[in-house]
Amino acid sequence: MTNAEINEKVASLLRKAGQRYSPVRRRLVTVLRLAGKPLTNNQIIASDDSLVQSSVYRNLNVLEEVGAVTRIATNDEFARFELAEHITEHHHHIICNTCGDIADFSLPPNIEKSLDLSLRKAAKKASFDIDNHRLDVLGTCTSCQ
Amino acid sequence: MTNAEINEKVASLLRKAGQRYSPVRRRLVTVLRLAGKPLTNNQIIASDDSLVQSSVYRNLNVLEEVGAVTRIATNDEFARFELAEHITEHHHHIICNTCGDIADFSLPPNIEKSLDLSLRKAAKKASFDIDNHRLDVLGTCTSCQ
DNA sequence: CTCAGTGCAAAGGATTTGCATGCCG
DNA sequence: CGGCATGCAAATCCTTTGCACTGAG
Repeated sequence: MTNAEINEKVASLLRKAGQRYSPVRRRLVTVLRLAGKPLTNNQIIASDDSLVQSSVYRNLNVLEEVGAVTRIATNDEFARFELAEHITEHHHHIICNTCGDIADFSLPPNIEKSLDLSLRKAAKKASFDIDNHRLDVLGTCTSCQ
Repeated sequence: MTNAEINEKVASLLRKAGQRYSPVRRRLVTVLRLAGKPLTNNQIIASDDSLVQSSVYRNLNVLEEVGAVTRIATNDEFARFELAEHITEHHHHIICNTCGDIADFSLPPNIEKSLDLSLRKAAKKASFDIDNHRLDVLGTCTSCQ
């Protein structure tokens, strides 16, 4: 998805929720797009000095509510954020247990498909309404080995 | 694994780390075993009034360090804990986006196997040392539908 | 005696909120 | 003009820590 398409999409999501695509929100989307991986609040602020902590949190929450951004909980103490999957594409995360850093990866389509099928079955058994799934690999990244 | 086997296993893990299997730690293991799903600190305390908040946190951390308990980060604000997989068995979670509650489920062995293989490949490509993986289904539980 | 384990109260730290100001529609 | 958006500072709340006490070995 091109830069312009992403902005269009986000703007549309915000509009539908009666929210503006304000300057801070634009900056957040830009930072997340350029990063290409989930970022913590601090990493976001470090990427763009004009951003203020409370505004970042506030606007990430707004973007999350309208479905433009996804919050990721890792086992370290910080929440991380990335652009939602319908803006980027379905993918998974490799998480470093030592430094908490995250990289993206994808699964071969056939594996993803059979996995998805099994998950549907499991959810059905639990009479659970399924939205999505997430699959993370936990380990140690190159620089922490 | 039977009750006695679990206690034996946990005791051994603690012993190896030079720690005792103290009364509070026994109670924590019992509560987690009976729950059969990940619990928050508050849920744990609610299950056993004799437990004190700070001791619960402190001992869960000890149990996590020796590998008897696993900490699970969800997207709501509370950390959850369950007995480690080598004590129970490899499994996954169905997480309710509304109330944050979690249920356990397992995947058919053949799916799990081919998934595991793909993950190894993906990790190799990222020159990542792989420890484990986690797979969660996100959706809405029966009582929140 | 020693020292890990515990409870209580206070501190820490990521995240949220109140409020006054600025700015788009 | 009206109300959302923003920055700053203060408040929240889960989690951790300091400290004195207890009990097992």
